[in-house]
Amino acid sequence: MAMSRANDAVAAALQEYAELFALDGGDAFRVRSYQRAAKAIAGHPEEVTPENVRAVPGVGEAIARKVEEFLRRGGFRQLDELRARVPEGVRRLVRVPSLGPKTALVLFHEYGIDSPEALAEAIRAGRLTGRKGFGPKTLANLLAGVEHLLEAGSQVHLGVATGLADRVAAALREAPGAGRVAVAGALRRGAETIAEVELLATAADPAALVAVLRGLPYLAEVAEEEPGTASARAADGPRVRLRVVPEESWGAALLAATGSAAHLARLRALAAERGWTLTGQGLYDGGRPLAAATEEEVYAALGMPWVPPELREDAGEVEAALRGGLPRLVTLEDLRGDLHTHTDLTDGVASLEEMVAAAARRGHAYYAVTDHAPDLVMQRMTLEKALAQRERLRRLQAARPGMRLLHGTELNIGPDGSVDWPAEILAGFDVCVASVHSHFTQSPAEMTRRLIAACENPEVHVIGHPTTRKIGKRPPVEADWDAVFRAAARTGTAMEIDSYPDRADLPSDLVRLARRHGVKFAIDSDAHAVPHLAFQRFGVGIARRAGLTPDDVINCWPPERLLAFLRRPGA
DNA sequence: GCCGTTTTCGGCCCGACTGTTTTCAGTCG
Repeated sequence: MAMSRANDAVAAALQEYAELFALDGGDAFRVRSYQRAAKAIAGHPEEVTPENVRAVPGVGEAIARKVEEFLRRGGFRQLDELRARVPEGVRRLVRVPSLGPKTALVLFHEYGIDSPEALAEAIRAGRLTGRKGFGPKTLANLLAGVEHLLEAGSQVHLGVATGLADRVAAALREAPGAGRVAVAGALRRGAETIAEVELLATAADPAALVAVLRGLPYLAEVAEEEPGTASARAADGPRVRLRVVPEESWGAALLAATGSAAHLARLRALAAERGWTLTGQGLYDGGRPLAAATEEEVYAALGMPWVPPELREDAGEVEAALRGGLPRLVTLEDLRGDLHTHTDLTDGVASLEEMVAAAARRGHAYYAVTDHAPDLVMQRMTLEKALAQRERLRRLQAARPGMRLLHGTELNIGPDGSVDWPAEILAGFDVCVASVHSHFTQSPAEMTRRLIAACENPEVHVIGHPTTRKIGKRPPVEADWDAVFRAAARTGTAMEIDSYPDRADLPSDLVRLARRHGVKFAIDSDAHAVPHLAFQRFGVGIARRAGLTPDDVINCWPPERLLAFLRRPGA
């Protein structure tokens, strides 16, 4: 499913406005209004227009007018005014964990601190020591938070990088004389965080492509380093690099631009054993070219089949390829369903009916609705609401014989590993996902016991987003993952690969570890809106990086096998 | 700023945790 770009841009502008409004001391309820509208527009399945935006829930007259102006000229007056009043670095301050708008306001207005860097300097220089509200522990936490933030640098998650790459690639394809355009680098390898979006192209006139980059409003510092090679910086983060190469060496160039450095080093060593050299131009025996036009030819000349980009990390894939033992990696088409999704009964933005219809359009054989459970109090879930939803789902099932609808829930794993409802209630759900949503800072020993206890609960089928990390916002929880995965394998509890791009959880290195323990996986969207159902592509990328096959993934299985795994064979 | 089975004003998702406070403000999910 294609993302509707206008919606994403409008939502980003409203979200920025909400943040700036809060940082300018604006009323908290109005801040929430802008945030709610941004979330609703981002999750709205239709492309927003001046005519239909007023119908989006949470959008009233005032926001509709702002959206209208934004669609006309890419901005609105009130946003321009706030941008002029609140420096960009102050907005970055609230990315520091535990630092919210109120604190940022004090830091900026009373101390002139206008960036995370300036905050670190002020703390180190003792300028905040003794200030009411800033005790020694608070200062130490803030300093650690800033350092964590700056370490992450301009890395962005897959969702942001993919959106940026798609937009730039589409623009390049429109250029006169453009030939091929492909995404390479870490993004092609499916990495969960991206520092640089690398694009490769062929063109009759390389300068025309560089000119396209210069014309894109969301790229800055466009520099042509040599003819046909350019780099730029995207407005909100990563660098963009474009390389225009000759058609005849496309394969060698794509291989070189995709990496990883370690994988390429292995290939070069293999070439060297034969007295050959491998470069971005081709594979050569002295001056004689052996292969260059396609990646397949280059790999074949080195004695192996084409290696999927997600495996190119020098983690054993070269040896496996040489002996013909590459795994049959899971693909998006192998997925037969989704086992973790939300609706507007809790924090989703689409109704049950809309989500089910969208799932059917994706061709799923089964689809689970797993709204939040009561212990996450702000969601205001009750057993009565869950049972009423189950009845609605059963009625929808009658009209959709081609897709099995599963009524599930996303439980909360409490500090001691217990979950929201007793066993007799849980037994009424077709699928129970259990996730950590609180108490993130337990000791590793406590967190390990907690996750193992959840695995040992016979009603729990899947551990949702196991590390609970949020890329760029919250570090993963600390646990003895070997012990957790042993428990998961022993109890037949699947680990989730949550595909939501800022989660990407489990990350691929932990998937690899879990698989060695014999754990099975669920690749879920964790969708909170119709467009989010497409996030599963990111989870598939993580699974492929870990070498997973369809047999490792419970939602690749036929319905009967899945239901047996869920211990609901009669469902 | 949005919204209406409280319907054009007066509410707005609720409670725990943290570090600081000596009774609470800010942040988070």
